[in-house]
Amino acid sequence: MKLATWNVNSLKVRLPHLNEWLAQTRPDVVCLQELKCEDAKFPRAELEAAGYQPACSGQKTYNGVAILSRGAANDVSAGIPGFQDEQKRVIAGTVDGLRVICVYCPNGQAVGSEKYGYKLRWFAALKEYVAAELSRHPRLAVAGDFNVAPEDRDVHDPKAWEGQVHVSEPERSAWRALLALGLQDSFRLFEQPEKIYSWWDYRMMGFRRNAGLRIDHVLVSAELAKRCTSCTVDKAPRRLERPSDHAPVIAEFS
DNA sequence: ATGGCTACGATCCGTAGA
Repeated sequence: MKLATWNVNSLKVRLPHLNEWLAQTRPDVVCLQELKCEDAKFPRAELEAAGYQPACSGQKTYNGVAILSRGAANDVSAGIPGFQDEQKRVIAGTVDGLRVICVYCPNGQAVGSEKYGYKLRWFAALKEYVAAELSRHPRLAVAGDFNVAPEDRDVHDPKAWEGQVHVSEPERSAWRALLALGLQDSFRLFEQPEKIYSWWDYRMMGFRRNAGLRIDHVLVSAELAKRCTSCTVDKAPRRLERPSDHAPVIAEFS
């Protein structure tokens, strides 16, 4: 069973890449972020033709998340209950007994900014939500763009990034608070090569220089971690013409 | 040198991403 997450940075622009990648990779469940597409314009028919049932929570211009699965997801829920938010960043669903929470965590813009404050409040709300979901669903995954590089080894140039948004201590502390609920970073369950990232800046030939960050993650509950057999970043779509700045992350389960 | 792309919705530049 393959579970993937991919920030596509515009579903409309990336639909050809997504279709090709789905056909080649054949994941069972896909969490998508940054659709930048309202639900009325979601390419439902095209994805159904590719063999996937979508559940989406989109908006115009910004944000937007979806879960694609072979069979329709059950108990679909959008947003974080009790956390008022105009921004469509969360969708959850149950697929074959697996609870999947797809997240597009806030960017935060700059440490100390209003958006940074929002990011930290958002993470606090996510933690409460995930805690509640975990108590109901022992087999749970939280997958998406977390906009946090958990450790310095997840950063191409830790010195240049020191204290910046995505790596600041309060953000990493929010990340660790999620893990403390009983989740594990599936990527770190396995021995990994060095300098593996999931996002590269469009500018300055970031991808060519492998100047990236590992900010897209698949977190798994203890019970799911036991079944996890691999977690990898698929760099292939990042090499295509007009790519998303993020690459998909794929976790496999027995 | 604080920029450098890309996407979007608005126009022919501003906002946002990370």
